[in-house]
Amino acid sequence: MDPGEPSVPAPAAAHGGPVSHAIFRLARLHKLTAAQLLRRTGLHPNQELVMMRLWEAGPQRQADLAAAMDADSATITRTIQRLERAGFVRRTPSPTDGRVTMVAATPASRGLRDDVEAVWTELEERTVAGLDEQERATVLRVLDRLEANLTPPGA
Amino acid sequence: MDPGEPSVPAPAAAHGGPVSHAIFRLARLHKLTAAQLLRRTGLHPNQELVMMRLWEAGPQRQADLAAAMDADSATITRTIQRLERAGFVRRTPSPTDGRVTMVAATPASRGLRDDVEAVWTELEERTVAGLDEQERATVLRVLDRLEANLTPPGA
DNA sequence: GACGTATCACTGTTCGGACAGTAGATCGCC
DNA sequence: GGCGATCTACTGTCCGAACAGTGATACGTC
Repeated sequence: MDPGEPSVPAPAAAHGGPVSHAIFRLARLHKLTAAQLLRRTGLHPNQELVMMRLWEAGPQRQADLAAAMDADSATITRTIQRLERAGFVRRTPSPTDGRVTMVAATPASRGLRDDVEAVWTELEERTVAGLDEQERATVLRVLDRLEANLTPPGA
Repeated sequence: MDPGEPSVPAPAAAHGGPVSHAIFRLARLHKLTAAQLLRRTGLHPNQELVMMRLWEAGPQRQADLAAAMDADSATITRTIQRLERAGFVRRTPSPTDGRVTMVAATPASRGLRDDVEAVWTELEERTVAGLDEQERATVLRVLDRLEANLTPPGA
């Protein structure tokens, strides 16, 4: 694959929308890194976010979970199903509201918590490696600014 | 959904890894925005990247496409299949190498080009709206820096 | 109390992405 | 010339994400 090829963004990126391209590439890389780190835990990307939420905030409805992760309810449904199959989560129908099912982390999942947090720590460290405090603040400011720009006015 | 809730990152994001969370959210928003803008073209996110590459660089092998987009060869295979089904792309076996199939944009796809480029222009504008030249440079620097941090040393 | 509306969870479908594994063609080296 | 290593494209499988649509329950209003 052209070993001499520099690991620089393809020239095609230059005119199409440099920031958008950079976001795409960064997003893919970041997700890939997260996936690789998560492998040892047996979780897939974004499953760990659900678990972290459950560990911190306790049992809750899927709708709350979806709102907390700002995710599609369908996505949460299937993620929960997989986590349940894996034994990390338990679902019980709400006694007070026939529509909702409460989701709770299983005791067995508690053993994962340290691993997951270690993964997140490492992911964060890799991401901002070599940046001092001020630079990290800049990074956060930039990302938040872009996010605000793309957030639809309705939300 | 708690209309009074500020559009600020959930508190859960605060300790887990602020930059990583910000990247996740930004990536999702950016992709969602791209998908919405692309709807009028009939393309799905990342299909337009393939088309842009084909329009610019001309017919090429799938392996070249994969390298250019830094994508999995399996992903490219299926993306090309869908683009072919949609009539935007044509595949012809290479006369000189029995392994490769050349991919080319169809004449019919040329009509999309302006639309796609307009979409990318709008996406980029939305993303960096309200930022002056210097700030945009900072954004690019930050994104590139994070990307470099996450790029595996081997690549 | 009945009816219409909203909420909740779910399924179906399509797509991108990653990983693993495969068949065929080409190339290199002996 | 023949044989092994490599390249190319493909399929299978799993996962997250979005959109659309569904049945069941809860709620608010008349």
